[in-house]
Amino acid sequence: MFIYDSVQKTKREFKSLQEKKVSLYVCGPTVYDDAHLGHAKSALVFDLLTRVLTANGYDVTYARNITDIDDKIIKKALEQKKDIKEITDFYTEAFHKEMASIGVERPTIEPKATESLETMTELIQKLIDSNHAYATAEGDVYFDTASDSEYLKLSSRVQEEDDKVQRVESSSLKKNPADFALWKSVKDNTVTFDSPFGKGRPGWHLECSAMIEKHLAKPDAEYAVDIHGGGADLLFPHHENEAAQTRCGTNHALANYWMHNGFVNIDGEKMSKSLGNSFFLKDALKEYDGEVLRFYLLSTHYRSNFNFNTEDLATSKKRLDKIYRLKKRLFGLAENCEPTKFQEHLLESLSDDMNVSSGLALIDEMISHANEALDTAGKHKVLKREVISNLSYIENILGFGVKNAFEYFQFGIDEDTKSRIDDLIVKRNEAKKEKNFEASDKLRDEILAFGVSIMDTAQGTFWEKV
RNA sequence: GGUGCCAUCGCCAAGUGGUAAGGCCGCAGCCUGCAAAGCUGCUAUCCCCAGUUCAAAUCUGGGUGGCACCUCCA
Repeated sequence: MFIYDSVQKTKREFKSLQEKKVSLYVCGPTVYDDAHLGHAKSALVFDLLTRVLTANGYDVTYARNITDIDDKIIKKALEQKKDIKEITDFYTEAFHKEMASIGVERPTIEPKATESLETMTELIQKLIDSNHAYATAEGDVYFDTASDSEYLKLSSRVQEEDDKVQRVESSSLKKNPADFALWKSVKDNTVTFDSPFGKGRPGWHLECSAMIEKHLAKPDAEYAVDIHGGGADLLFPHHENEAAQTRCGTNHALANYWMHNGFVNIDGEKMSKSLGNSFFLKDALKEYDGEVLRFYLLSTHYRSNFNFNTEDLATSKKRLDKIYRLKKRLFGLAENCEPTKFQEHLLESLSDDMNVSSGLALIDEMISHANEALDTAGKHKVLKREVISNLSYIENILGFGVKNAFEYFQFGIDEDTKSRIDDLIVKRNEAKKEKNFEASDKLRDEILAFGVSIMDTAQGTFWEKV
């Protein structure tokens, strides 16, 4: 298996720290608002990584945090006059629900910041004791970036000259402008936590380092985790700072491999609150089947920036439709458990830094071959079972085609409409039987008016939402 | 300004030295009462210039054009 390491900027063969075991940590959401397509992309990428690692025989421990301490959460709580926990619980639950609808499985561990305060303060204390952090007169604790010779190496950055100028202007008590907060003193009565350094709140970067130590790190290993992942924007400063904290506060480096997924843009523009073009997952799910979104968001390489637009989404749907149509053709048959060459090749593609694109090419070719064979040798049982086994493999490793094929094609059509369509199909078939094609074509037009297409097959007449 | 990434058929998109995967769209055909679905066939020399090499989309240099990060952000 190969993974592109975004810190070393090269594709590396994956070797786990422990035999056949992988620890994976991914930066999760700050639960103060609805998840947008970018959250979905990141969750999907690492969901797929977990599946591919598992298919390669690894036992994966996947941790993704929930950041439930944050200024933005507090701000929202004050605005809405609600309790912090009410806000975080609401968005955490929404996150889980929406992720489930695009086929993202729950991580092995989902640590919350509020449940890891002790680990965080312990880590701060270690950093203070080893002279990598200092407390100011105001009660804040900062990481001393000058004390870490490795600082900025992770993100290949150079210390900027004007940083030193800013120091004069800054009213902060930081020794160095690059120093970042580990603990922020809070004087008011909003939300504070007790610590040996006084009342306050932990710094954002600290959270991840602490969670990794608590849940994943093996004391004697060279690295705390095998793989650390997150969005491309997290490399600096978040991951840089995380790495510094762990490096200086423990006896190991943070991660052996770093993976960063590319960004989701909307119609060529960056998605952001200020531009007002955030695309929330919950809104997308009203219009599109979750699996179509999954297919679309995963169809491009995870490292590339992704340009979301409805035309390409429609193309992805057509591609996913083909999987489901084949599934319909084989409805009700059992699978053969023998692994096929196709499955071997698919895993090979996905194991090469998750090359989904070439995997999809294999899938499309497999579908074509299967349809061709079914057209010419429809009663070939061994072949059918092999194809079903292939489809089942795709379901497991990519999460494509997991639904009932008939229900998939009926997304967004209510029960009443369904029965009306079915009635019309019965009437149309009667007309066809009597060779009254004028009547049958008229009935077909009525059916098409519901926004569906119909197809006559050997198994009967089926309809699909267009 | 600093750092880094990218540029492949109308559109989406693989491919990092050996002579351009796949999908969508389009065209032709098979199938069909007609359709739809399915199948078959057809469609690019890889932004520009120069260089390295027996051989380059793939390496090097220079241009042009996009984009990202440097601030909370997946």
